[in-house]
Amino acid sequence: MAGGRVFSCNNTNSVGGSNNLSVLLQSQRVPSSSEPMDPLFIPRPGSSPYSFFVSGTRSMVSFEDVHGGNRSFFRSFDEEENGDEDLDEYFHQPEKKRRLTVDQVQFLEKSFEVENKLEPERKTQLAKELGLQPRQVAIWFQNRRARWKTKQLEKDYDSLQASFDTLKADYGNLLKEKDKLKQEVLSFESLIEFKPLFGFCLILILVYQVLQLTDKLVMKEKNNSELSDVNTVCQEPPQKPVDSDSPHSSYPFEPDQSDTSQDEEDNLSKALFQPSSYIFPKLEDNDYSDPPASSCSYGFHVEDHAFWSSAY
DNA sequence: TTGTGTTTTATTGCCTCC
DNA sequence: GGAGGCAATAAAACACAA
Repeated sequence: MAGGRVFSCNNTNSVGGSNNLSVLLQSQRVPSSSEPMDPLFIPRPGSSPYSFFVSGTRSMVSFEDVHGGNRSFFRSFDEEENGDEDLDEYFHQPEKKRRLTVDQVQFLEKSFEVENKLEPERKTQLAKELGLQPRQVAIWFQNRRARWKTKQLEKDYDSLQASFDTLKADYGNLLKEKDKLKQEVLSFESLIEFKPLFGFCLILILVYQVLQLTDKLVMKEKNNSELSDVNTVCQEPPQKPVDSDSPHSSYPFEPDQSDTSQDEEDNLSKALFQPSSYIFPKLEDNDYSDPPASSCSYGFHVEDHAFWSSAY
């Protein structure tokens, strides 16, 4: 014990103690061997006011056999021997701490469950009921609060540890999900990088198609102009063949009624007026000098435009 | 029996509140 | 300034393995 030695008496069944001294001097701070001894029963200033608790013929006894047995909280001071030898032995005995009995501890525990703080009245009442000094009750509650706090800290720590583990697991899962999403983004990005190439190929195909169609168109125009030249040279229109039943009535100036040529023309005109055909319309030389007749002419002559519109 | 670790009782010093 | 609470600590009491 810090600051001095404590002498105390042993009672009937104290754990390692003798039974020859039952004066109820629960604990008393006494001076060290180098200090002069205080007068008997006069507590030192600053020491517990309950260090000596002797009231009349009845003194407090609270240090019965911890493991059970016949206990009584109160013993008569007069019942015990109290000779000078005993007192002398008492003051030279080393300190003997006494544990509270099971009953006392249970009682205190129940009281602690109700309220873990002690009001003075309650403390006195408990001390009376248990046969303890009020100071002992106060110390017991104080130590009990300290134990409760320690347990509470352990519980809080366990709870925080569990929360930490949960959060850690969640964090790991989120990291995995993030990596997965990142991979998806990368694959999409590679797809996007491929898109211009795809568009370029598409353009090539369209250009090829447009060139084919415009070639056919130029050929057609050429044929038409040659025919008109022939007509101006030969004033008379050519006569129709007599045999109109002939399957191949080769009337050279009549428009070709064959399905294939007409279909080709239709397809050609349609294709050229489709948006994809606006990309590279084939222009004649003078088209580069003359501005388009309208914004919708797409580089064709107006008559050409009319032609294609009628063809539609 | 003994050494060692844990629990319990008690003290001390400091702080806060009234 | 006194009462009471709390943290730190001492030390007895106790439990238990070797």
